[in-house]
Parts: sequence; C-alpha cells; structure tokens
Amino acid sequence: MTAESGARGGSRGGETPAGASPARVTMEDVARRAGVSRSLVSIAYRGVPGVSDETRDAIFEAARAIGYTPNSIASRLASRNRESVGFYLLDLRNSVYVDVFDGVREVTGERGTTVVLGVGETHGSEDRAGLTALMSSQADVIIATGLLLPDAEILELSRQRPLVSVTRQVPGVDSVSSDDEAGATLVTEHLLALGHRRIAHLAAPDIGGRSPRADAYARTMRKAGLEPRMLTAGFTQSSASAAARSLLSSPAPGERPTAIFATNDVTALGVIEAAHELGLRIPRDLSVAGYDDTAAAALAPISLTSVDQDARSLGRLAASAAFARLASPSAPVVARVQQPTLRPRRSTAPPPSAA
Amino acid sequence: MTAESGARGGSRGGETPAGASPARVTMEDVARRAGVSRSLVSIAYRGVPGVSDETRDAIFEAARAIGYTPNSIASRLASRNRESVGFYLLDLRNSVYVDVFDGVREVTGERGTTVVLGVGETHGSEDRAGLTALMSSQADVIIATGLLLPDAEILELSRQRPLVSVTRQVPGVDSVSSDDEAGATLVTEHLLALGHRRIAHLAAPDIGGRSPRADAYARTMRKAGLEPRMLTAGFTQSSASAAARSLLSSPAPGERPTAIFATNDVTALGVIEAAHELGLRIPRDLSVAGYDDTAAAALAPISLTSVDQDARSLGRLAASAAFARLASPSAPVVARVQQPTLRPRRSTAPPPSAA
DNA sequence: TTGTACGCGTTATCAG
DNA sequence: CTGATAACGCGTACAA
Repeated sequence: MTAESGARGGSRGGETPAGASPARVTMEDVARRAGVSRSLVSIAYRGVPGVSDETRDAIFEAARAIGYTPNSIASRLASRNRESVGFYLLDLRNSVYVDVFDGVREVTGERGTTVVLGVGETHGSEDRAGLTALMSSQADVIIATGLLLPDAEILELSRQRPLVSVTRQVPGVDSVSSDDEAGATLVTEHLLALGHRRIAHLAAPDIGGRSPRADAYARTMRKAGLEPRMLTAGFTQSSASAAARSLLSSPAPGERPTAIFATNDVTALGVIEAAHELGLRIPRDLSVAGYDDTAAAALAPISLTSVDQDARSLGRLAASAAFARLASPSAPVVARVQQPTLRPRRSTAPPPSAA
Repeated sequence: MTAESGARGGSRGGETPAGASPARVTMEDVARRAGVSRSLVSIAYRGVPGVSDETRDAIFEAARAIGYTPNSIASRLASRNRESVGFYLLDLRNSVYVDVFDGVREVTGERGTTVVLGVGETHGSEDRAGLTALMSSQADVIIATGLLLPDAEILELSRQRPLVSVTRQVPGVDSVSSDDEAGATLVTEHLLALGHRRIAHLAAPDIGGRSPRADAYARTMRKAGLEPRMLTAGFTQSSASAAARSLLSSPAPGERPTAIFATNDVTALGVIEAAHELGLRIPRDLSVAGYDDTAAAALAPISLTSVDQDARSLGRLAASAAFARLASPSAPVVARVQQPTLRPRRSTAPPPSAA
C-alpha cells in the first residue's frame, strides 16, 4: 500500500466547478416557481392524494428546473415517521456482515425504508461510537451485527432504542442468529471423522459474552477422549496468522496439530498464510477449517472447509424482527435461531499419518 | 447460501424488551432535570465555551440518568454548519472501495466530521438512487467511488452538490484517481516481457466514460506488433468467470491465450475460477493478472499479480479535496492523479512454449 | 383542491 | 449564566 505520491493534475483550463450553490433551494422556492402553495408541493412529493395530475407535473417540472432536492433531514424531523432502521456492522472486510446487510436491504427495500449505515472497526473494538451515531441520527430501530460489546452493555443500549442483534445471541435482546454450537460441532466432528486427533482451535477474543463455537469444539473433543487445544487471536487475518505461526513452528514435530479449526474464515485465511510461510502444504501437512462460508473460502485455490450460516437469510429475518418490534414494542423478546450447514472442501483431508 | 430454515427460538420466559420508550427524551428534559436552561444544555453538548465545569458535569449526569441521546437530525437542520460529507461506493464486496472509505475516514476522523454512507449495487447499475439519497440527507459534499453513471450525468449531479469522483476521472468534476493507463501498461508490458504473445484483456462494461485500462492494453499490444484481444464481462466474479470459460474453451489449442489481464481483481478471480474448472493450472497453463491489489490477490494460494493504486491514499486525498471544495466553492476543478505500482506475483510466469 | 398555522428538536442571538 | 425568540425545511391538521 505504499505508492508514489501523486503529481498535481492539471485543472483543465481553469474551469470552475458546476456545483456549490451557496443557498439551498427549498420547497418554498419550488412552490413559488410553480405558482402554488408550499403545502401542495409537499403533498405532491409525498405522493398522497390531493393534487391534480397536471399541477403535480408542473411542480416536478419547476423542481427540476431549479434543481430542487428534497431535504430528508427536515422531512424526518417534521414527520412522526417512526420507521427508520439503522444498520451497524463491525467490519466491511468480513463478507458475512455484508451478506447480512444485503439480506436487510432485501426486505427494507420492499417496504421502501431507507437504511442508515454505521461502520465499526475491528482494531478499535469501539462499536459504541458507531451505535450511538445511529441513535443520534434517530434510527427508530437498530440492527447490529458483529457486536463486540459485552452483553450487559448491549442490553443497556437496547434500553434506549430497540435493537436486533444478528449473528450473536444476547439475553434480553432480540436476536437472529445461527446455531454456532451446532456448526462448530459439525466442523470438529468432520475433522475427527477424517482421522485427526491433534486438532487445535483458533478462538475469537473474549468479548464478555458466550463463546459457543469454542465451547462446542471443546466439548466435542472431550467427548472423543481428546484434549482440546485452544489459542486466541484478534479479529484480523494478520493477528491470526501470527498466532498460527507460533503454534505451528514451536512444538516438537510430533506435537504439532494436524488440523486447525479457526473461529471464522478471516482468521482461517491467516492460518493458511502462516502455513504457506512455514512451507506446510494444505491439506497434505495441515487441514484447515473456517466458519462463515465467506466468498474467499469458495475460491478454487483456497477451497476452505467452512460453515454456511446463511447470513443473508439472517439479515432478512433481522429486518422482519426489527419491523415487528416497531409494530409491537412490548412483545416478548425474540431469539430466532437458524441451523447452519457444513461445507466440506479441499482444505480438510485425512492427516498425514492416516494417509 | 441455501440453509435450512430456522426453528423459532424460545422467548426466554416471556421477557419484555427493555427499549421502546415511546416518547423521545429531548434537551428540554435534560435541562429540567439538571435545573438549567435549554440553551445551556445545548452549549454544553456543543463543547463551546460558556459553561462552568461543574454545571457541565451536572448536565451530562442528568442526561445519562434519563437516557438522553442528542438528536443529530434536529441539530443539523438548525445549524448552519455546512461541513458534512457523504460517501458513496459501488460495491461493498470489492475491497478497493472499502480501502478508499478507510482513507476518507482517516481524514474526516481527524476533523471530527461524520460521514454518511450510501451503497450501490453492481447488478442494478443504479448509483442514481444512492447518490440522490446522499443529497437528500443534506451531505454538503459527496465523495463517490465506483461511479457507473456516464460522465454527463455525473457532471449534472455535481451541479447540484459538490462532488469528488474517486478512482475515475470525469471532465469538469473534481477527481482523485490513479493513472490507469500507466498501470495497465505496466501489466501488459510485464506479460510481454515474460514472453507472452497471446494476451487477452477482460474489460469492464462500457459505462459512457473513458476506458483507460483497456486503451492502454490495446496500445501496448499494438506497439509490440500484436493484435489486442478483448472481451467484456460484467462487474461480478461470476460473470467474468463465464466470459473466461468460453474464451478458454472454444478456440483451437494453439489459439488459446496464454495470459489474461483482467480489468480488476474481482474479475481476475473469476478467470481463476474458470481456469480451475477447465483443468488449466496457473501459471503453468495460463498467466492471470488483475488490478487493484485487493486483499484476496495477496493471499498465498492465489498470489495474483496486480496493480496497487493505493486506494487508501486516494481516499485521503479525496477527503482533502472535498474539504478544499467546501472552503472555496469556485476554485478551479482539480484532477489529482497518483502513480500506481505493479505487484508481480506467482500468477504470472513465462508461457508454456517459452518454458 | 388551496393556503394557514403550528410543531419537530436544535442552533444561534441577544438582552438581561 | 438565563430565558425568550427567531430560524432550519418540512409534515400535518384545519379551515377556506
């Protein structure tokens, strides 16, 4: 990402930009131009009955002529429309969250609701800022995925504004999630069935909630009479890579895990990177599994075994839940859970010893 | 992405959600609770001088107690602060745009400006909606990357609101971009230097602007005495994959290109997919190069030769340009251009014949 | 159908 | 520091 700095581009013949009209054009202006009252313009723009087709056309024509753009800020302030949804996602670089977003847009799109976006940061672990920004912007309900806050704080925030947590269950808060225990169990059993015994788990950082994936991994290992072996890394690929590197290089050859189950695809990619650096081939020397069935996992050269939680569907359900909450604020808390699907790919195979 | 439908989750003991307070708490309420005037509360929240530290604390304490969240909607309507920036990006799945966004956030973050997001759709080619949404939300300047609109329409939109185009030059509009001709030339020359002669280019759809990458490819080929061979695909990986599949399977063996230069990494990944399906190995049977130096390109198993345009830096420059435009609306149009860097990786190698 | 008047929650000004 | 008052641009009865 280091690139030569740029040359100053020419300003084609000293042109002056077209935009930048200092005074904003308002409905008032449109009304005046069209020779009608401001209320009529408002009515025309909202599409409610009360304007003749001709005058309506005249109004839009006038608006176009003077370059009017409706002010949604003022509009939302004036109207009691309690139907706007805010969407918060942790990380734009993890496509699960983007999938969720797409799902949300699918249903909000149908209802004509606009969605305000808030974006967090994996390194700052500061969803607080993004979340409160959404609240300040008067989102009437917030759909959040990838929340890093401890359960207690999420519950507290949901006290200020209805909140639907996606991808993560939070007691006392509406949520739509996938059965992470089931998914992690599927992965671990898959690895066991292939003949692996030294299976390590690269867990997500503790964020003051449950850790269903890690728990299910550990339980399944113990049930098979094996000792779980966990290590923790951050949320980024590079931090996972560093963790995996030390795991794979330090122990005695016979100690090294033959398979690593990473808590998600992003970190699984980090494991793959580390393996490459160490000259370990996948899956010959090491099996790797992730979680989320990200786009990258499906790429042929990667072909990462993963778990599909159908994030898009989660998004759809979350949007429905959000609207339902808006409709009946005091209905009981809903925790919807979906069943995930294992997607076995070439990154997992029998261990070397079993070959 | 097809997953089993979900089971209805239990509603833990019929709890009722915490949130959903029908009446919104306002500054008025805070003022009353703290025993001060509304003006003072406003002053306290804006951080302007005029409040003693003690009363300020008291105000915030009162606000916390009754769960007050400032209403940024009302605030922006009332304030004459014309400094808000809207950011539009085409596709959340193409990490270049996310890089640009990060760059923008870097500088807006320093200035404390919040950024409103608008997201487009690659399949709909409808940036209009996203853009006008940003205008309606009263963004005072718009930074847009991945614009699909024809030059003329962009120019027209920039008439309504100052606009900075990132990643693409548009005559008459502020822009920050990378020298695509230079980058594409680097790639083509790289392939030529490796000994390739049958080099195909997978171009982006025509969107009514210039096509610097395709042009540079064609020019460089001709200069080497070779016939350019172009085909066009959509913006998605799958459409690129389909196009590449037909290109690679139909022609007679000796006709098949030995290298494909795709217009960006997303489509290059599509080419890689197609090659895998056809049993062609990279780079042994086919060299592949992309553009953008996306995260996926750097992954060891992919190792895609690409061009780094330092999108993050583009984002930074765009934000600066946006603020500059806000400061002097009638300054001449600026077109800043950065020089890209070739990132040769393992996906490109000498052609089979030269081996 | 049209125009009037009030309110949304804040900012901003100005005289106390 | 306070309290009153005028915007901000528009939604929304209500009356004409």
